[in-house]
Amino acid sequence: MENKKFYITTPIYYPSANFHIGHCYTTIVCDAIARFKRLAGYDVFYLTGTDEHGQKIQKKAEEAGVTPKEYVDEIVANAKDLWKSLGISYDKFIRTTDEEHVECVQKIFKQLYDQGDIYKGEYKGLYCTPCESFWTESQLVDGKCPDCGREVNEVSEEAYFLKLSNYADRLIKYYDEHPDFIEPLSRKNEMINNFIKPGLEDLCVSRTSFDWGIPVTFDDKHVVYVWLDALSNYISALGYKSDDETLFNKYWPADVHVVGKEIVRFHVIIWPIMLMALGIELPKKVFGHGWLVINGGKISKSLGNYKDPREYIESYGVDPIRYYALREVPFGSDGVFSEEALINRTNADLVNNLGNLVNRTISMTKKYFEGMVNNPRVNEEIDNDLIASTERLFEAVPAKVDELKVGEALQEIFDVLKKANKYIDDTTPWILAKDETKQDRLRTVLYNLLETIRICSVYLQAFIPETAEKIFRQLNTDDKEFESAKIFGLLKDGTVLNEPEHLFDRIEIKED
RNA sequence: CGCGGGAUGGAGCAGUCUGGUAGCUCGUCGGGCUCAUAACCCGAAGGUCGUAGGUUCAAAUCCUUCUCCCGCAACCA
Repeated sequence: MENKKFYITTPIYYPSANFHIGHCYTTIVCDAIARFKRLAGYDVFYLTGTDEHGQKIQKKAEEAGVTPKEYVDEIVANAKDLWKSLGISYDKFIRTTDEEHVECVQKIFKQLYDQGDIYKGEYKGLYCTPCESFWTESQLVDGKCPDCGREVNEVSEEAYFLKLSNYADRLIKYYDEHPDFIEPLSRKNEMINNFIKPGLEDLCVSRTSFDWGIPVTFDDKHVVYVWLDALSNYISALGYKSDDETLFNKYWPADVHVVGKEIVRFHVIIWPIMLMALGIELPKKVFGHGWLVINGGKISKSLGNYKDPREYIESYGVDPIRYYALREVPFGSDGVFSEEALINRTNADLVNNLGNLVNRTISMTKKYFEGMVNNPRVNEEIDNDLIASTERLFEAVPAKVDELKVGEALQEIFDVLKKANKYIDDTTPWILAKDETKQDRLRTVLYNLLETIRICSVYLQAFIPETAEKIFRQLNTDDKEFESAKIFGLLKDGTVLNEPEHLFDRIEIKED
C-alpha cells in the first residue's frame, strides 16, 4: 500500500505587525502533528503563510513610509526567521502576494462570476472617514467609531457579492452527514443558530475604496476582498488552476484546517460554500482551537501585553516553549500563558522528570559499566509494568494525535517517564551495584531504563525534536524510526553511551 | 428573552452525557533515598463542587431560580 497522505494547514496570519506567542502556539501545534504524521509514515504536506492584502496593511505601510509589499516583506522575513527558531517544519509558506496565488484567485473569482455565484451589488456600511474604515453596527462604541470615537456616516460603494444563501441547505446537510467536520462540536450549534438559521447574508468579496489587493480581472476598479482571497490559499498553494495540479490532486482535500476559534465561522461557512460552488471536495475537518490568554485576557496588539516570542526562546530555549504550547492548552479551550507557568512546567516536566531521568540513568551506566549497554535479561516481576506501559504507547500516542489531543499524547509519554523514575527507586541500582552477584540484574535494570528512554524519545521527536536528538546522541543509537518504538529491546548490546549532558537547565524564578 | 462556554482544596484542570465513599498536575508540610539537575520515591494536610430551591434512599452530576466571568454577534492566532 502506498503511503497515506496528510494535509494540514495553519491559518494564514495577517502580517500587520510581528507575530506573538499566540501565532506561535497554533503553528507549533500544527508542526507537532505534521512531524508526528511524517514519523508515522504519512506523506505530509504542512502549509502555513500570510494573508497580506487589505486596507489595514496599506495604511500601516503608508504610516511607515514604505510600499505595502515592502512592509509585509519585512514582517514575513521576520516570521520565517521566527518559525526557523521554533523548528517549524512547514512544507510551504504561502503568501497571498505570490504570483501563483494571485492568478488562482483571479480565476476563481471569474469562474464564480461567470456561473452566477458572484454578482455585482452595492455595499452599504458605516464609514469613519478619518480612519478610512467600515464598521458594523455592533462594532460601534456609543454609536461612534471604535478607533477614534468620531461620528460615522452611512455610505455605499459598488461591490461584488458571493451568494451564500443558495447553499445554506446543502451546508447543513453536510454538517449532519459529517459529524466530525467541525470540532469542537460546541461550535457547530453556534454556527447554525447564529448564522445559518437566521439566513446567510451574501458576502462582500470586492472593494473599490482601496487598491492593495488582487485586481478583479474583468473590472479593474475592484480588488478582491479578504476571505475569497485568503481562504483560497489552501488550494492555490497546491497549484489549483495552475499549469501543474499534481500537488492539488495528491493532497486535496485537507485533512484538517487548524484555526483560531474566532475564524471558525469563515472556515465552516464561507469556505465550504466556495468549494461547493467550485465543485471541489470539502476539507475533512476544521478544528477551532482555544487561545493562549494572558492574565485572563486575550493577547492584544493594542494592549501590548506580550513580548516578542524570541525573548522567550532566548531565555528558556526552543523546546520548553514548544512543550508548553503543546501541553498547557487543553483540547479546544483556552489556556493561560504566563512566564511563571512556563517556568513551572519546564522545571517539573522537562527538568525534573525527563532531564533528570536521562541524566541519572546514563550516569549510572557510565559509573557502573563504563557506559556499556548490555541486556542479560535477568528480569523480575517489577519490570513488567514498565515494559508494558512503554509498549502501550505505540497505540496510545497515535490515537491521541489523531484526535488532535497533543497535550494528552504528551501526558501518555510523561506518565511512562514518571514510571521509569519510580522504577529506579523500586529497583535501587546503587544497592545492586554493591553486590557482586547482582551485576546482571543491574545490567538488566539499566537496559530497561535506557530502552524506555529510547522509545519515549522516538515519539518526542515530533514534539521536542531538539531534545529527542540530544537523547539519541547520548544513547548513541540510530533506532529512532517510528516502528522501532513498537518493540521493547531494540537497543543493541555492546552500545557504548556518550557522555551525559544536561538536557535542560533548571530555570530559577526571578525574585521581584 | 440574540447564541454559546464557564464557576470544583492556594493555582490550573478532570469528573456532569450514563446520579452511588470527590480525582489529577503544580504548590505546601512531613518522611525516605543517595544514581541524579535542592532532583527522585512515599505519605499527609487542604474542597459544605458559584447561589437558592426541587426530584431522589442517594445530587458536583438531573430540573428550576439567581449571581458572576468569558467568547461570538458577519475583517483580531
